[in-house]
Amino acid sequence: MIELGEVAVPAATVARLPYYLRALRDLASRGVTTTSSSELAERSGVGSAQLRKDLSYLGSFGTRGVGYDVESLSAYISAALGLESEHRLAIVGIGNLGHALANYSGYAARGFQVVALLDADPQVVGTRAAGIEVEHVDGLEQVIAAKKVSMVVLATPGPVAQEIAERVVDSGVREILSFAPVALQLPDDVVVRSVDVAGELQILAFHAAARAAASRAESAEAERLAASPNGTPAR
Amino acid sequence: MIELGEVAVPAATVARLPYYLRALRDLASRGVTTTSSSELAERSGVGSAQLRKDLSYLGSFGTRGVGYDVESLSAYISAALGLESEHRLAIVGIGNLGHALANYSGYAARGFQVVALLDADPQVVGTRAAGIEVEHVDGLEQVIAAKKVSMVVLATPGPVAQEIAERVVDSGVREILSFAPVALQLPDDVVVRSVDVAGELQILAFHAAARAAASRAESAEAERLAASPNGTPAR
DNA sequence: TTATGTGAAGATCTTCACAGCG
DNA sequence: CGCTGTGAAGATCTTCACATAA
Repeated sequence: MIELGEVAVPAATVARLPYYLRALRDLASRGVTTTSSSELAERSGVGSAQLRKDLSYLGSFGTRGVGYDVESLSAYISAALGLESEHRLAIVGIGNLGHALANYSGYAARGFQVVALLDADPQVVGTRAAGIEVEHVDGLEQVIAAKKVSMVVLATPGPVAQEIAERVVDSGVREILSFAPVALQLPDDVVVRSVDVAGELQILAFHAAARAAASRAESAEAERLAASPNGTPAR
Repeated sequence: MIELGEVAVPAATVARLPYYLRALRDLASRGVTTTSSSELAERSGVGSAQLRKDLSYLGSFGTRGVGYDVESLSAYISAALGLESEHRLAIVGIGNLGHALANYSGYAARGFQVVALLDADPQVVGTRAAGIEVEHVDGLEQVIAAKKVSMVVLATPGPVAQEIAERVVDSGVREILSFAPVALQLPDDVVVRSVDVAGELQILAFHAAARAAASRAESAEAERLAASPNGTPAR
């Protein structure tokens, strides 16, 4: 539950708002001006009751019997997500991933701007990516202050992530997106979102294993039935 | 709830197993042989009761009064996650992100192997990344069959992701990791994990906005109190 | 009549607190 | 005595189903 002004929004709802926004922008770009909870839900990959319930935490935006105005709902969700303010990002760790993140064009979709790149490797410091010169991570605190960085993206190796994160937090940043494969230990008021590619693959592997186990069980069952045709009669 | 053999494991538990495994491997690499639920939980970023409950879905691995053997618990979780089987990945979309994913070394940590790279851009087809030649996505079905691909990583632009995903599924793949910013519409038996960097940043932005609203409210409150010192007495 | 907005029911997940075992 | 394993309580999230409003 996250308090936003007067209202409290469930964390699960907040996590879905980006989906809705994405679907709305997509509809808008196709010239669609009105949509329904079921259409928008389908395009967002959730149920329609879920969508309506989620929106109800933010207010009341639709017209009964009609649906939602794409433009105004989109604007409202953008505002709720705080995309009207400018968010200034620094990316720390300009390896393969950091480089890709620097060049990622998805930020541009309003609200986010990459203003600094930092790395510890002298070979990388001084090179440019996405038009920005990479600075040495030793100057992290100064860079955060000078460039008014408000969010940090961590793309460092695991072992140094904790130390960098602490310095980031000491510099006043309270929102961190981490790609490092470690659980960062930080004060409670710091919000950390963590993306773990290896972990996602492992979750898929679990499902694959479950599927394999299920199909083994099924063929064993089929064999059992074939061996004793009077086992459990089909219903 | 996901059935694995005889037991059912909650989806939320499955999503945390990678954290535990990561923490266990980290402990093992430091030569630690025994750990406790509280130590392991802290290193995984969860509560100790949560950790014990999660493990209880898989079986009983600890020794009361002592703790867990790092090596054997690690082996068991690896097995549960299906990391003993080889998982053969194809990455589709070799732009910035796809390139970084191809060079990512985190797979190596056993179980995953990148066996194919595909792209639609003739400029990219034929180049090499991570020692693998990029093939044209037109041959997707043949590549999946020939290289026995069992999982696909989608790093294509949004608009083509749905079409590629359908072809992937038609080729028999049932596990997909998508970085494309769209909700894929696929049969229920296909497992899709989706990573959305822009969405994660938006969630952070929401928290930043909530923080800003809270501090505005607080200073308004302070002002109110200063104006009428006999408002609500402090407790 | 149609599609939203929402109490209430149901499902799932987390935390507690302690029994049980080494 | 210490730490695991787990029922049960509590919190959160999702789904249902319908009153409500255009």
